[in-house]
Amino acid sequence: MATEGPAPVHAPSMADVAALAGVSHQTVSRVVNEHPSVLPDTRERVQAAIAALGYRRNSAARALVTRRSGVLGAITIGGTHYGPTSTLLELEDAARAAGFVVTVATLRQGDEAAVGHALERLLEIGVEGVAVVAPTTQVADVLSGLRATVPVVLVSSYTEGPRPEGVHAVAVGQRAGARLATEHLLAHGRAEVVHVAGPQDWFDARDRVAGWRDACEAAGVPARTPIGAGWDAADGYAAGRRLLDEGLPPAVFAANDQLALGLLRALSEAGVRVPDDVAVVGFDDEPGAAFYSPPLTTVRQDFAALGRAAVDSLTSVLAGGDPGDRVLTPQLVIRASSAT
Amino acid sequence: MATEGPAPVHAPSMADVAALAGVSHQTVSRVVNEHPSVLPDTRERVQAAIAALGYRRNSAARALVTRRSGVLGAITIGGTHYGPTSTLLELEDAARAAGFVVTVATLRQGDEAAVGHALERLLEIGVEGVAVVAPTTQVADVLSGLRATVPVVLVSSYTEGPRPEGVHAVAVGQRAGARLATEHLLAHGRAEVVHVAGPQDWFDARDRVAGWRDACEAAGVPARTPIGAGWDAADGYAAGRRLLDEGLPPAVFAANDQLALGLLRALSEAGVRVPDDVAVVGFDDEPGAAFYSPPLTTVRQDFAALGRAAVDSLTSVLAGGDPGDRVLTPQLVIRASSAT
DNA sequence: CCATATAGTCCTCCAAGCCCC
DNA sequence: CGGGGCTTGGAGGACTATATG
Repeated sequence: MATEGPAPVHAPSMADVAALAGVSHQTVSRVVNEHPSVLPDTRERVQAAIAALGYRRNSAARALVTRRSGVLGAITIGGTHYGPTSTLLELEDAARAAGFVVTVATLRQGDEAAVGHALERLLEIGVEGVAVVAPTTQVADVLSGLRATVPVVLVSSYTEGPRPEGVHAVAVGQRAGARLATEHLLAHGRAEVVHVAGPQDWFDARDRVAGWRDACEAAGVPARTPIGAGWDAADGYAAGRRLLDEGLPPAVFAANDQLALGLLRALSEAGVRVPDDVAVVGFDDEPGAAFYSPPLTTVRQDFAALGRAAVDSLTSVLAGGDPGDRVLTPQLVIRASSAT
Repeated sequence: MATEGPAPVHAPSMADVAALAGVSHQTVSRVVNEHPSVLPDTRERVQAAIAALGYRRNSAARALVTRRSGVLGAITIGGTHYGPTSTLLELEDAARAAGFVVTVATLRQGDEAAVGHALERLLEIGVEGVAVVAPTTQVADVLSGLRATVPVVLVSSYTEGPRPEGVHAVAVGQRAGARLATEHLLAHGRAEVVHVAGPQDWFDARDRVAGWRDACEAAGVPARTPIGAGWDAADGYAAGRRLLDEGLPPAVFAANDQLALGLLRALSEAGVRVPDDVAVVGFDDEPGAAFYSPPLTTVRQDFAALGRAAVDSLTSVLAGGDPGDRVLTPQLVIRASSAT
């Protein structure tokens, strides 16, 4: 009981500000919300009181009455995959521009069934919309079962199966990107392109397979069964070892840059020259890709635009519209690994 | 006015559940909050009503009355730096385990003064604590000026200058890690170690310089002025070009793996053999580091532990304790780039 | 035109009430 | 008739929206 100084006071409320400024709390509300009907003089007095007290509006009370939290949720797959990570960061940026903050819920990899819990967690804190940056089939399946009460956007290609009610999608065209990469290799005289695929429960990985196959078929070249397992450099390395055993193709299209990195390593260890003996193309254009040995030809995705598209989709549903799906165009970045 | 079907009803409230279950709203609250004093029979009836209505408690109302939001804020520097990104993901994981969700606010790089706005945004939505994963001096300076009303933890080394009131820090020992790397090189017969430094407004970069210098001084070898500019592979490449001009040292310690990657590229282009002519060590142990050419010796940080430590720090302040600062131990991972 | 009162948002805490032994 | 387990009603909490001076 013998505490020193004044008791720690609560954060100031509108009523406190109103008292200090000699107005009603309603007038304070007007000032805070930039309502026009306040005399300049009154406004200034109120603002002075706000500054003096260090008043900060209480978002809980505000959310309670407006039924709007100003929060968007993002569900993302754990791990440091370049794509999802970048998308998340850009999403946050776009959300801020639209007046929202973003609350994230990550999924431990391999635990995609936890999407349900993650979504529940987000809904419970009152998010107004959810972006799912965890583009696996399991996630989409779970989502189909859940009739969310808020708009949900899938940040990923989603070209197969029935779209769950009220779920939209935005994506960078994975299939188009893969076709771009494969066509590039074929156009430069490579008679065959082997594909090192990503995990087939990711939509992106599936679409990259599809795009590669499109290009092979269009060119009338054989499409050997893709090899691959995960997204990591170690998987790419293993794929490289296997290709060395089974016979090297003139060109390889790896489903992402990390796979390409591991592949390059395996080839280098075996004394295989890139691009002379084998041309290699990746996907993502990771920060380091231009400095691999050799610098990697790859497919760049505009994650900033993707993030903006996701937020646009959500806000437009919130505004009562139907955004439809949006597919962005990827871009081929040519470097030494595929030079002729 | 001619809408079809029933008007879209509001989300069910406790009162609705109570009415359906034939109890008072208070009893519903008890059930939801797992209070013991509810008859099993009543509890089940209430739970059935909750399920039937799809009731979800309103976090705004809850936060309003409990004065607890269950939200932690994270301020992180934009861009896809491996360290901050991983830390953020792990932080989220640890926060969930502690019963919190995490709301992120990213900073556009070079706009560190925006920490103030970011913090303001987070405080306005009522976060209970803030983790700052954007370890630059500017950020720390701004933080010093702001007397935040909630606990703040700096996820970074913070070895210089006065600690702002109420701001704690958790970090992986950058200085120790750098010393480890440098000592490793010196112990394997390299007579000099040049340092390619990161941006000196990052605490981590500064500490890595300090650790490198420690080791040089302890071994009595000259410590040439570090070169470097940013964190990116392009900066490492530029540093490599410069070293090629000025004369190659027997060993280089790069402040992160991306710098090392660019450096390796520059050396490779010039026909310099690693580790025969020059040994190289990086920092971070990025996912691809084991597959660089050659595989990179580097310093690994335990980001999961770091994330947990940050959350621990926050929750312990929230519980009225004083967590003090915590420094985790980094680990040297030896690969071919430094083999003798 | 500007400012004030009053009602309503959904929940948790507190004090009191009921019932049954 | 008193006490513990279960339940209830009412009072905020900080704000916005809708009348009302």
